[in-house]
Amino acid sequence: MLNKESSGDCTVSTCRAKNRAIKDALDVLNGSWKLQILVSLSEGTKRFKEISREVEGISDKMLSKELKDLEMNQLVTRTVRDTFPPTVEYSVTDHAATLKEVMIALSEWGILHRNKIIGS
Amino acid sequence: MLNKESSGDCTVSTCRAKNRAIKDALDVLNGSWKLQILVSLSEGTKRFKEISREVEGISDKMLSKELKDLEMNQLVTRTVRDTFPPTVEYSVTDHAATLKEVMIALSEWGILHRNKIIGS
DNA sequence: GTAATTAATAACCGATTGGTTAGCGATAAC
DNA sequence: GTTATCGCTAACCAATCGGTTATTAATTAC
Repeated sequence: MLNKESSGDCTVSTCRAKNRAIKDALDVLNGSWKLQILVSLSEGTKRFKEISREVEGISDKMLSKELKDLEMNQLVTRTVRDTFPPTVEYSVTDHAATLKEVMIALSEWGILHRNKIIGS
Repeated sequence: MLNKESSGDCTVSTCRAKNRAIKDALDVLNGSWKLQILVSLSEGTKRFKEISREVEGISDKMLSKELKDLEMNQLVTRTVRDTFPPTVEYSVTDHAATLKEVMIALSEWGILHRNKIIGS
């Protein structure tokens, strides 16, 4: 071990591994919508329109696509109810619950960064 | 307060705030490269080519653009040394250090997710 | 009869992401 | 002389991101 660690507790080899893991995570969570959708759903089961109302700015097309992606990655489940105006319910899976730390870290940093830069 | 909280410790109002903060963070960290670059630089000051070698798959064009973005957001500093083959050094700022928790959370989840899904 | 509702999908568009190739300068190695 | 080096930049291209509008079905409200 060298003294490199003092500058950021990241050695050459651990950096590589970290980067691989971060890439894996980002490949699944890419775009600005997925985490927002998951936060919204972490509140409880919701219908398509409810999510679209809560996640400000998202279009139906994107919401539909993102939900499909999330379903494929086993982060969300979809339940269709056989009613007249169609009813489709979405919920987070247990696996999505493991994203809690990521969400907390990101939202805390978002606030920090806004104070530092955006809200100059 | 309602019993909503039991299902995911996220109320309607806290969800909105969380989503705003997450959006702020993602607007700055978007794409699959920025966090990887920051992890690489967290090891210490590096030159352009060193980063490009460490962040697997990134092209010069993208690295150049991403570094510019990071500099604009005060996450990275750029130092030009006046030599013949040009020497440009990049370092993380103190502000970038506050991303530590985000990086840890994301890399841990990346590993978890790979075990769960990708590495079936 | 007309309009609104829900969860999409299709068609079309522009913007962004990201890759590839080529080029610049001055020097050093072959 | 030729080639390689470094940190970009420009030109060109494809794929993706993301928005808008229109359409579908069966039923309710006006």
